[in-house]
Amino acid sequence: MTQQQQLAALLFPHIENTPAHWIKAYPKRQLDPQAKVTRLGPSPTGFIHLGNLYGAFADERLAHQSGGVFYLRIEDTDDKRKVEGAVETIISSLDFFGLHFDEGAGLTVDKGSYGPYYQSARREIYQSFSKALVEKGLAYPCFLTEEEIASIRSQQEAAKLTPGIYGKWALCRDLSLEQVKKRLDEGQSFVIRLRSRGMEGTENAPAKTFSVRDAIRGQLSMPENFQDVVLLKSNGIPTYHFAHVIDDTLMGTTHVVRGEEWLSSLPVHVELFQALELPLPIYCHTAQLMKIDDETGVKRKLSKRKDPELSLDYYREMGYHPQAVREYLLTILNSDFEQWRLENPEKELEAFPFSAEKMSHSGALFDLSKLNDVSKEVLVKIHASSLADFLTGWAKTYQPQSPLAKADPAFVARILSIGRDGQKPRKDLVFARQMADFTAYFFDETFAVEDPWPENTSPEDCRSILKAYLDTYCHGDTQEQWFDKVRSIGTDLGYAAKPKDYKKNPQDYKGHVGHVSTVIRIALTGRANSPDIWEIQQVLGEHKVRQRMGKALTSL
RNA sequence: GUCCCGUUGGUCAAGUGGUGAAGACGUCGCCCUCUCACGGCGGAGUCAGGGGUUCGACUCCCCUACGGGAUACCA
Repeated sequence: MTQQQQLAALLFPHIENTPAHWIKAYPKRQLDPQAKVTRLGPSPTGFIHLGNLYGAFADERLAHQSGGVFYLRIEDTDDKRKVEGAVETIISSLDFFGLHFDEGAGLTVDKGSYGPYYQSARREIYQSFSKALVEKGLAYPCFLTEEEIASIRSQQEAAKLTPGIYGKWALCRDLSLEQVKKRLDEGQSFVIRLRSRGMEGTENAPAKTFSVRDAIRGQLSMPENFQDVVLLKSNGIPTYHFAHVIDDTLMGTTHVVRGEEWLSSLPVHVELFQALELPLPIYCHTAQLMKIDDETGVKRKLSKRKDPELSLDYYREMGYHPQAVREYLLTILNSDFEQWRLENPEKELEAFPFSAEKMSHSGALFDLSKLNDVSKEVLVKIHASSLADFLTGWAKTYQPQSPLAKADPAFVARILSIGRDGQKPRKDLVFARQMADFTAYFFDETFAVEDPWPENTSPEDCRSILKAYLDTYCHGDTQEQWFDKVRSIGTDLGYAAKPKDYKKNPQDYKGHVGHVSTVIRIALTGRANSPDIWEIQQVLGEHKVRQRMGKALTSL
């Protein structure tokens, strides 16, 4: 037995299995050659924002579009970041926005045969690989304490050297077997570090570089790693770097989609793949979704602490339709999506050929007005009855006391249908909360006269208009018949039949038919602005129309 | 500090040596119109800066500036 093998046996007395064993236990997936396997690897903090959804969407499209697999792996290697119920939040939030996992971590049981999908349940695997690296002399135990590391760091900073544990600073690199034994016997805790084979560059001898092709960014050239990074923490749990290499290999990930903040640790990962003699996956480093910081006015990446309004829950509360959010995300995910959508207005967005190459290299700013615009276009294509189900479902959760929550979806569908037919449908529905406000006047409980009566119209005229309107109202009138009556009510009182007449000779009239209809509109809806009055009346029914006119008359 | 990535109008962006530098959102004006919305037409507004290379640079090279990220026994 070599010294290294003895060391490995000393450090991992209970580890029997070798990497070869695990590689055999995780056979290559039987998929089409072009099928992509992607994964989402969140840490269970329970907070998930639009930026996470943005990245997850790329994963999902890449996998499902190619007939591959999209799975969920919970990266719970840091117990400080664990939050109760987090996994449930992650799964249900993504599910709401239409991202469904084929396999991976589940609430009760995991799905799929490449598990376990919780990293905390994979200790033995990571330790097997660590042991193998120690045996090969590519990893070693390090007993440095926090204080010692801090002291090394300050020395390095004072000498303007690169901080970290490497080269001559890696004090435990060449401990003898006896020294290790002694420390172990003393009960000292240790981590396993990579024995990096890289060299830091100097002015005379620049660091060796390697070249990797990133599916989003193209060819990348980076200096090799020289830091003895931690592989296994003192509690035996791996760092992200080590877990990533092993898990993505065993689980057959073909495309590693992750945020660009990982770009700088790519050299570490590449060295680890080489040390373990494993093939590299294809990396896709996405640009982060950004926002302008309210306080500093500076562009920065989304933060879970500072940006609660970008949490996925926020969009659910506001009642953005998942389809609208998906559509918006795609517009910033792939720059040619909008063009495609223009050419294929009726197609499902799943039909869009998503590609990693078309993804932006720089972080896009989240743009609420763009989301709203996209949402309008999406909602106008959704059938009124299905939109009504969505709206009442939302109201039941977020406004349970509102009349909307108790309303008959068929009635809500009639409301939402107003002005949606024809060549130029209204596009004023954006999100559920706004729709709730938009439709409030259809329910007596939430009906109120909010806007002032028009200035051109005296209270006496208002009364005369409403009185004449009630007297001549016939619920069975067609839209044309109805409007003719409104017009003649106006002309009888000295209002122009056409706004243009009034504009030409304002001195001849009190106002125009628009002012007359505004009086009726306010009596009916409480607002100066609304969709077509006649259509609203048809939905409301004759009884309520007369009731509201009467009520307005007495209040004037 | 060092390293990595990035930089076309307010925003998302097309664009790979010769363009009047697309398009979308927003914004402004006009038109349509019983209000609002929709729709139509039009306007303003961009290649971060400086050097090269070239007959010619948004496109290629270098430098600077700015922004983002990394520099943990966090992910």
